[in-house]
Amino acid sequence: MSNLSTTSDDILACARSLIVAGGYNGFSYADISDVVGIRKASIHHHFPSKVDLVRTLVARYREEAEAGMASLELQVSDPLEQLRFYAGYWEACIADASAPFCVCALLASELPVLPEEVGLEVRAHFRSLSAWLTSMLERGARHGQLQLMSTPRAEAEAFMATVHGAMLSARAYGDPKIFGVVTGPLLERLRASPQIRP
Amino acid sequence: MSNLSTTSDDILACARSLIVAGGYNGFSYADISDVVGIRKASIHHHFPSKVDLVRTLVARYREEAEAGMASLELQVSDPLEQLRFYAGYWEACIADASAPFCVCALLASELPVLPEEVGLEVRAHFRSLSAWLTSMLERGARHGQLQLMSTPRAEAEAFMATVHGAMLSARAYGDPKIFGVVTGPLLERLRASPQIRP
DNA sequence: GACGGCCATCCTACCAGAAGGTAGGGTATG
DNA sequence: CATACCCTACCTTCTGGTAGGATGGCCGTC
Repeated sequence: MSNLSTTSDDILACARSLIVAGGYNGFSYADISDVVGIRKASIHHHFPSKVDLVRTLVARYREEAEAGMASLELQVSDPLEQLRFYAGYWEACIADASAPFCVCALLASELPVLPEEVGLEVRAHFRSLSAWLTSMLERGARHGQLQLMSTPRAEAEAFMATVHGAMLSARAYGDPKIFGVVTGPLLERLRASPQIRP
Repeated sequence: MSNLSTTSDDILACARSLIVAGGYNGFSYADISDVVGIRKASIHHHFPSKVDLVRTLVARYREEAEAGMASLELQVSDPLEQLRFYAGYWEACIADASAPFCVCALLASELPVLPEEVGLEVRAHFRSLSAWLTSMLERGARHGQLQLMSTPRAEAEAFMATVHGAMLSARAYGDPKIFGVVTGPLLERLRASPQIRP
């Protein structure tokens, strides 16, 4: 009860995994219909157009991500530990192939051909993720737990870029381990070494 | 003369820019037909199937990349300078929007839905780029020009991932400058600081 | 409790256009 | 004449999307 029709959730979940595999133009209503076990036309009842479907999908994805960041903030106080958790989350997703790519990272690569409404959501995710990472790094640097080599903002952008690139490499090599190979040293480098200066 | 039919080159060039914009499923023969000013059917004369087209496109891209690495090797001896040049090349491409993404990086993101023959070429590019970067970093470290924090291989993978991620961020933000913001410190970090050890 | 209306869900059937691709013919250039 | 190139015309399948009907649960009213 109370969960309004699990069908639309099924559709969203299915579409998400299809997008993660092949992007916006890499799937069709027919594909979803096959997996979910519902007729093509019935999908239109839940999501009148493909744009509607993907827009709400990305919007929900963003909500989840935002919620994840917030809860992480509550559970773990150490900034480095939070970054480790974030990287570890993706490492696990990639390893078990459950969701081996960030939906927004994948869609961002096709931004020029994306419907505008979807593009806006995707860009918003990048901004919010970047802002979170920036605040994390800023705090860690201020408290002396992290050592930054440039501004928190620049370091956050570099961190995000490296994580996204690591997803791509893991996919290209067909080897989940490469994600850890790339992100491991990334985190290690941020860890403040025992102070040497006076 | 001697350049066998510029038409097929036009088709390849057009397809390349279309792929860079939206990936394998983001363009059609009709799109090429519009731009090149040739009928759809005529494209099939040069490239019987879409797979043929994209496979040769990626193969040619790889040749160019390989040639670029080789000529860079001849022109510039300093490893750091070579990496700088490589990053600078992409920074320029992104800035003038002439080719704001690596064809193989974009296609790699859709690997699961790519025709196998295309996927093989894409993976091969990743391996060759990684190998080149590895040799570059290994040499730089051996000669004391670069400081690595992990193995040359791991550092090369991290470098490649960061560059690809930086392309993605530049696209997501719609801001070419972000590429330099990410790759600048990356190169800076590799530069060996004036030796302190005895 | 029975009744009729309302609405959500899902269906079959259909559509127009775009997809990749084929058949076969014209021209011209070696 | 053979071949390379490009054309018109056509085909099949897939695409996102629509129209309209069947089912069934839930509502207030009698």
